[in-house]
Amino acid sequence: MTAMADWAARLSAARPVLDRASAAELVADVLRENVIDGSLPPGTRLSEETIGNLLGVSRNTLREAFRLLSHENLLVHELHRGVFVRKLAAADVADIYAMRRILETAGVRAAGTATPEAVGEVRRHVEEGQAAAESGDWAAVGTANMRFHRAIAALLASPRVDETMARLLAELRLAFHVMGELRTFHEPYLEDNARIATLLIEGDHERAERELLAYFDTAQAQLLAAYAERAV
Amino acid sequence: MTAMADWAARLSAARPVLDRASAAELVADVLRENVIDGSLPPGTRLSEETIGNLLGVSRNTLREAFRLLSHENLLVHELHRGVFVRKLAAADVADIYAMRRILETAGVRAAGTATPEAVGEVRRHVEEGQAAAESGDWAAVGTANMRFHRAIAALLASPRVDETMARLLAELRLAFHVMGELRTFHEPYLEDNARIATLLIEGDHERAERELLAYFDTAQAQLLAAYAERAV
DNA sequence: GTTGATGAATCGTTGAACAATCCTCTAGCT
DNA sequence: AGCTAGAGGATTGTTCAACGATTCATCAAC
Repeated sequence: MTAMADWAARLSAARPVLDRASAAELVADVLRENVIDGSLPPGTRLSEETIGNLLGVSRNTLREAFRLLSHENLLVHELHRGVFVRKLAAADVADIYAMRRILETAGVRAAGTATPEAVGEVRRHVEEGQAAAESGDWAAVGTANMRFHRAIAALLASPRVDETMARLLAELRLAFHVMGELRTFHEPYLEDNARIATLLIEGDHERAERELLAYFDTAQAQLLAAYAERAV
Repeated sequence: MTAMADWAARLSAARPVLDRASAAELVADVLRENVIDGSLPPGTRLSEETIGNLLGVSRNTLREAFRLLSHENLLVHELHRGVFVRKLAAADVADIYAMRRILETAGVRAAGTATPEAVGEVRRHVEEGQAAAESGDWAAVGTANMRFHRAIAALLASPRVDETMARLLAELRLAFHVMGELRTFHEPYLEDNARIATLLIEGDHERAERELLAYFDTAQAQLLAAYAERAV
C-alpha cells in the first residue's frame, strides 16, 4: 500500500512535465528568460509582428504568451499601444520588499514546524552561493541568493506562498538591472545568508528573524539608492 | 494645488473604467460572475464553441478571457481538453487559510502604523454586514465578511498584498458552494468581526490577532467538515 | 475483462482580413 | 520660429475560416 502510494506521488509529480507543450507557454518561457537576463531591458516595446516573425509564431499565439507574462508582472500591456517590458518604479521595489518581509519572516517563524529537508534546502542554497562566488560567477551568486530566500518562504510548506515568492523575485530581477556591479551587490550577503541559515538550524528563530529584517533594510536601501542615482 | 491634486486623484481613479474596453475582459467579467455565484458549478467544462456562440465572441477572444480567469485560479486549463471551473480540494482550502493567516495577522500587527481611514474601513464593513443581516440577505453578509477581511489585509497598505488577498478570497468562494445554508455559515462571524474591529480601534492588536486566529480555525474547520460530509 | 483500433468532437495554431487607435510628419496659422 | 490641426501610415484589437493534433467514446477482438 505504501509502495503504491509511492508511485502515485512520483508519477503525479512528473505530470506537469508532460503538460508542458503549449506553444504559447514555450514562447513565454523564451521571452521570460530574455527579460530576466536583461536582453530585453525594461521599457522595451515588444512589437507583435517583429517578435512573431523572430520566433516563428502567429500573432494570436504570441498574444497569449504576452498575456501570460503580463500576469507575471514582467510585461505591461497598454491598450492599443502594445506590450512593454515592465519598468519597476521605486514604489514597486519597496512594495516587493514589504511583501517579502511578511512572507519570509513568517517562514522563519515556521522553521520549528518545518521538515528537516526544508531547513536543509536553506543551507544548501547558501553553499551553492558560496561555490558560485569562489568561481567568480556573480550572476550565479544572485540566483543562489534568490533560491535561498525562496527556501526560507518554503518553510511554510504552502504552494501558494511558494508561487507568490517565485513571482515576487522574478519581478525583482527587473530592478537588478540598475545595479552596475553585480559583485558589490551580491557578495556582502553571502555571509548574512550563512549566518541566518545557521541560526535557523540551531533553532534561534528570533535572532534569525532580526538578521533577516536587517538584510531586507540594507538590500532595499541599496537598490533604492541605485534607483535614485540613475534617476529612473 | 490641493484642488488640482484632487482632480488628478479622481481622474486616475476613474481611468480603469475607460480602459475597460477590451472584449476579453468584459467576457471575463461575465464568466467570473457566473462562476462566483454558482451558476457554473465547479467541474463544469466550458466549451469554446458553446460559450463563444452564447456570448457572441470569437474563440480567440474567449481564450483570452479564459487565460484571465485561469490566472485568477477560478478556471483550470488542461491542454487539449479545455477549461473547467476550478474544483477546490480540501488541501486547497487549507492552503488558502494558511496564507490568509499570514497576511491578515500581518495586517493586524500593522494596524498601529495604518492610517485612520484604513482602520475605519474595517469597521465600515462590519456595519455593512450587520445591515445585510438585518435585511436577511445572507449572500450580502458573505461579501461584507470578505470585504472585512480584505480591509484587514489592506492595513498593510501594500498593493501586492491587496491583490493577493482579493484573489485568495475569490478562490475561496468556490469552496462556499459546498455550504448549504449560507446563514449558519456566515451569521456567527458577525459578532467575531465586530469584536475584532473594536479591538483594532482600541489598539489591542495582540488580542485582535488571537481572536482572528481563532476565527480562522473555526471557519476552516467548518468548511472542511462540510467538504468531508459531501465527500468532494 | 482487458487490450487495441476507429471515428467524431474539440482544442491548438495559423493566416488573412478589416476596424479602431495611435504616432509621426507635414501644412498652415499666428 | 513656434504652435496647432490634420492627413497618412503603422500597429493593435477582433473576428473568421481552415487544418493538423489530441482526446474521448465506441466497438471489435483476444
